[in-house]
Amino acid sequence: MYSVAVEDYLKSLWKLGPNNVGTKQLADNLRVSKASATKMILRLAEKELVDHIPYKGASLTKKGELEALSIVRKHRLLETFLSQTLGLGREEIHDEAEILEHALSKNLEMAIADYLGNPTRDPHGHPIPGPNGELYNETDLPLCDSPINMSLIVMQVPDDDPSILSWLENNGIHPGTILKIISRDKFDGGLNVKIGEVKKRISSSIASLVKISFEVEN
Amino acid sequence: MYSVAVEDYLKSLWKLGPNNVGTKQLADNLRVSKASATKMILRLAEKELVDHIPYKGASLTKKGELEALSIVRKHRLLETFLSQTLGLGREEIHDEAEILEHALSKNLEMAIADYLGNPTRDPHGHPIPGPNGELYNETDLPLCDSPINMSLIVMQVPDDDPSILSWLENNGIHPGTILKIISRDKFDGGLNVKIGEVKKRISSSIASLVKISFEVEN
DNA sequence: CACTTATATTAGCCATGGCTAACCATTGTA
DNA sequence: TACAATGGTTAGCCATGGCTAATATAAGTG
Ligand SMILES: [Mn+2]
Ligand SMILES: [Mn+2]
Ligand SMILES: [Mn+2]
Ligand SMILES: [Mn+2]
Repeated sequence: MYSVAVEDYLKSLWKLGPNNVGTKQLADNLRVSKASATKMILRLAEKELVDHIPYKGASLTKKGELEALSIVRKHRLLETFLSQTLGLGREEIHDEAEILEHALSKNLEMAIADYLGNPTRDPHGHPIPGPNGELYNETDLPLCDSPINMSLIVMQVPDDDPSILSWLENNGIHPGTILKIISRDKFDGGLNVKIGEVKKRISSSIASLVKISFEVEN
Repeated sequence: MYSVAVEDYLKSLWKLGPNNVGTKQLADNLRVSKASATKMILRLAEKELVDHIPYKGASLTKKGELEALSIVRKHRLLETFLSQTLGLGREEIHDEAEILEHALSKNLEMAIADYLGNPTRDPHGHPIPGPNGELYNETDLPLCDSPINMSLIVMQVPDDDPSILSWLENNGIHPGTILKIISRDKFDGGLNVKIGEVKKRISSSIASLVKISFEVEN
């Protein structure tokens, strides 16, 4: 239906939204020049996929949002499939899914969702939108803002930086990991945490990318 | 590496080759105009993927052939994967693979081949080239040219016409089917065959697309 | 050999989606 | 309030890969 470029723009707009997304922000996210982003925004507005207020920004229309969610669903289902079925590591799957998502028919999307038992989270813990764009409310909190001395369960890790993901993996931090914040460094915001009996230090930049919930969820 | 268009042109040139492939033949195969095919042939020659003799035709260079075989391998591995793992029917897989083949990294290709146990035939019985383009010699024969009253084993069915494939499937004809030609119609070349105890009639146009070998291969 | 037909190429148009360079708007700070 | 910095847009270029129409070549026929 839509080109690879259009689909990637919609996905970025969704990720950066829902408010007016600036041209520079969008261009940086897609590693494209500002001029290219402006041109594409005009084309997306033409197709009624975004509303554009010149010098203000662009935001997805309902139509654009549904299209974006469809790509996000494909992306996350593919990541889950690559991880569970083909055994790829959490740090390898994002880049593959970034390409494959544009080649997956609705039919195959359904077949994969079915094969996987309709998962609701991908291997990074990101929620997988439903077949019609349904997305439940996000309640996970950034680890960096979480209270000290409580049992926390890691719910989400970032998906697009293999080096951060490898570091997390090597330190036993992934969705499902249970940990406790021992102390928070007053200067740089770094965290001293305990995973099982092992103590680790997590920098504040990484801690802001990890999301948790409180244990005893069920 | 190469664009979707370039990859599809190389694949068609391989399928129609190995001799000089005419512009019209190529254009028809890809459902583009002759002008588009000419233009692309010139670009492929520029990239040293084909040799082009004006008004004679184009043929793949070694480099082009290896590239084509890589796409054919991806295509056939994907068909096998879609069939075996996701349970898609033999008539659905070709069109999906035609798109996915361009989105499959070398890494994923290897993971899938490994997962499937390095198959040598796809669900249509087509040989799957090796990771470096190795392709064993083809010994299967067209059913239409095969002798009467011998036990034949179906080795290959066509892959790109869902209606023919559905007909074959509904009549129990697919790779592995054992059959015997009872008689050949002198006028239209149609075949009367026996599959188990059941008699069927196969038109000559379909019989020319099905390939067999003689039973007792091992 | 001349002429028709099929095949092939060229010329020139278009949409897409990149780019740089130049210019315009908004905003925060002096 | 002026004006630099930042962000946004426009103009104009390019490659890719389609298209049609016009022209050129090759092959077969009388
Ligand atoms: Mn993508
Ligand atoms: Mn993910
Ligand atoms: Mn293809
Ligand atoms: Mn096949």
